[in-house]
Amino acid sequence: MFKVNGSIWIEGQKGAFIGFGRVILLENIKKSGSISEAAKSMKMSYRQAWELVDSMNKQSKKALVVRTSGGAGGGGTMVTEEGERIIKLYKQLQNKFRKFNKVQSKNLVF
Amino acid sequence: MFKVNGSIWIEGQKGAFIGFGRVILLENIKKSGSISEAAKSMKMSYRQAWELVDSMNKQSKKALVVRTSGGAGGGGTMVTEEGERIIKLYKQLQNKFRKFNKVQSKNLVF
DNA sequence: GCGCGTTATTTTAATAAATACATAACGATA
DNA sequence: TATCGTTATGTATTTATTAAAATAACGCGC
Repeated sequence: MFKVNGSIWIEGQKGAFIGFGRVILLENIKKSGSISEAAKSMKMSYRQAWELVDSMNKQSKKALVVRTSGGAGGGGTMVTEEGERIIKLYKQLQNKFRKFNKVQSKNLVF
Repeated sequence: MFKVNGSIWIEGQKGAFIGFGRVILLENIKKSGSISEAAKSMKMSYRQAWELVDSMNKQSKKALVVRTSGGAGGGGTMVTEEGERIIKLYKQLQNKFRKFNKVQSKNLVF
């Protein structure tokens, strides 16, 4: 009947750094090579996608993505090695959190 | 530098049942004996407080609060034994979650 | 230099959420 | 029956969030 659920993220002094939505965005950027394409594919406004990317990049010592504007094809955005590492790191965290919630759900007494 | 944080709640088919804000509301109702007083003390509109209380009560088999309108003093709201049990239950859950986040924060590699 | 498609930025519009306001219902007490 | 302060509920207003639109900047290739 009842179950435990929640959301989990990694934060720095400036607030949220990596969370569920941001990781999906990074993965879509990796797939498409473009912020605008990634935003479109997940029905997010370009503006919001750009702001999330900018927030992540500014907070991280090593950039998670590299962006180029202009040039052949207009430019694009690539996920760096560090970006890929962060994606994996968050997914591992999320998996542990899922297990935690599962255990806590079983322990609920109603 | 970076740390893991999150929010956790208990949900049923109709969505959220108990979360951080709802527990604080219950505690304030317990203190004051009134939804309107509790709402005022936490700068929440009466309407929202009432809706949260109503949502919790409707979802629980045993009522978390009993409300009386009219009568001496205009009426009021009392937290039941079940309500107190749910408050404790959530707080225990939250403590475990805090520990989880602390451990995960230490394991972060940046 | 011009066109192309993307990133970057500002401005405007639309939507959603929260709050405020108004009013009825309630029931013990005097 | 009139008063009181609370619960209960509908409606209007305001605020906050989100999305949309418009425009500039960029730099390669033709």
